[in-house]
Amino acid sequence: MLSQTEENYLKHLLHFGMQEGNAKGISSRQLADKLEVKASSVNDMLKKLKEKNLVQFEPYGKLFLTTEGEQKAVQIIRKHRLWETFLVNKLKFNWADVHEIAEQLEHIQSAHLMDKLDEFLDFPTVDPHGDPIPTREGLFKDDQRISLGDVELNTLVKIVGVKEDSPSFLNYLDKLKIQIGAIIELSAKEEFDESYQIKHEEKTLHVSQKFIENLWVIPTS
Amino acid sequence: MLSQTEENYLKHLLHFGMQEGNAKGISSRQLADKLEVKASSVNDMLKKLKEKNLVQFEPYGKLFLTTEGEQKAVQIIRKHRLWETFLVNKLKFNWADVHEIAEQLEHIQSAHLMDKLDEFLDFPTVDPHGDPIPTREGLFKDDQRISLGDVELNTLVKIVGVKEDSPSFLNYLDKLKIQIGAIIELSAKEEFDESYQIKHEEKTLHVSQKFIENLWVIPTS
DNA sequence: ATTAAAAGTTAGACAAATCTAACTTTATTT
DNA sequence: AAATAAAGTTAGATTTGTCTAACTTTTAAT
Repeated sequence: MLSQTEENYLKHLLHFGMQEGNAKGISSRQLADKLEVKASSVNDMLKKLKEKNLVQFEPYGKLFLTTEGEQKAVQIIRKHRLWETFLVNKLKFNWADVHEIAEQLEHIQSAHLMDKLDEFLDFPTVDPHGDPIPTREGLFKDDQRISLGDVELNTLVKIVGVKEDSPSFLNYLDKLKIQIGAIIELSAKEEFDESYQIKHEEKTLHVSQKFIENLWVIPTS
Repeated sequence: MLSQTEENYLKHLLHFGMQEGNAKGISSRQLADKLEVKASSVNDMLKKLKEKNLVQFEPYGKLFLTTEGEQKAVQIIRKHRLWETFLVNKLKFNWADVHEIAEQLEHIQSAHLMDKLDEFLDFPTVDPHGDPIPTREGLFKDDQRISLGDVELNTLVKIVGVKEDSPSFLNYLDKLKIQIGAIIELSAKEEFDESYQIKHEEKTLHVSQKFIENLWVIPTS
């Protein structure tokens, strides 16, 4: 059985797209920053995870999750997202407030519990932030989301998720009354300050590049 | 903030009735047995908890929870019982299967979560095993349960809980179709083997002394 | 191509929770 | 009351995950 710390390393590696065979690889430096530990700690842990055949790497080399490491990581993500869904849909938590608690709940060890919870939630496919929930078998439904940052001007899109789930971003969205499911149009870019103009329910808003990059959307026909 | 280990020590101390001023005191030996660690480990931890003003004791002396230690312990019990209630009432777990998972869930740190869960469960006062759930403020409703072992023969009683919650006992009860809420009568004692005869829905059963001692009941008028 | 900066590694130290083994104190027998 | 057993304590070791500080390798800049 893995410790919570080991699980967190695996989860972050998956989050950074470190699956086997993936060209882009994250540096252990970035991992250290993300986990808020020193590089030496990361190095120690990576050796341990390599020993357990969950991570693959050579000194000074690239870093990958093994298939086994990826499977473990996916199950942690699954637990995290199911718990977030529970907190929002059933306990009526605000979507900005669930992340921290889910970080704890994702380490509860009981596959049976997650199956029961999945059923109780009626087998959700996405969490409250629009992120896909992998199946029991570790499969993600294929994903047609694109970033609003990659959409051409004057396209109607539906918001299906957020890339970042920090409270500062989510509370900002709440303030703007922009929810998942909203139909918006990216209507103009202001050269002056790199800001964007979006239309939402008759209103026009001005938001930053960072803002639009962090919205997942799908084009509407 | 307390570690899970520290929380477990406090919980067990409360479970053994180690509140301040309580005459009967548990030995650190028994605590070690219960926690399945060595006596020296208990000793180390007790020193640490004393340092934090959660436990009170002198070398070779009696052992008590301080008021602060008791409060912490009660909150852990509250979390444990609310989670058990959730697992049984909402996720439809068997009452014999929830203890282990609740042992993990009781360490999740979020008072807000427990308030939300309490509300979601409609403010239950007892858990699936009939044990009282303390309030947010740490108070137990007063408790009129007595052990079936202390009831006189030929008394009608209602089963309101189980003293022990081991799967072996709970599954046995399931097999006998005896549930919480059942009305039974302790009808005779067999001198031959110290067994007892109980009547339940027209049927007569023979059970051990240990069995009846582990049922909480209240007499029916 | 050197040099400087950044990234990665190693060795040695620390805190938490445990252990073993030796010891002391208290309780129980005879 | 002395001997024995049980309970409790202490010291020193171990494991996990972290750290600092020194070092090596790789990458980037001039």
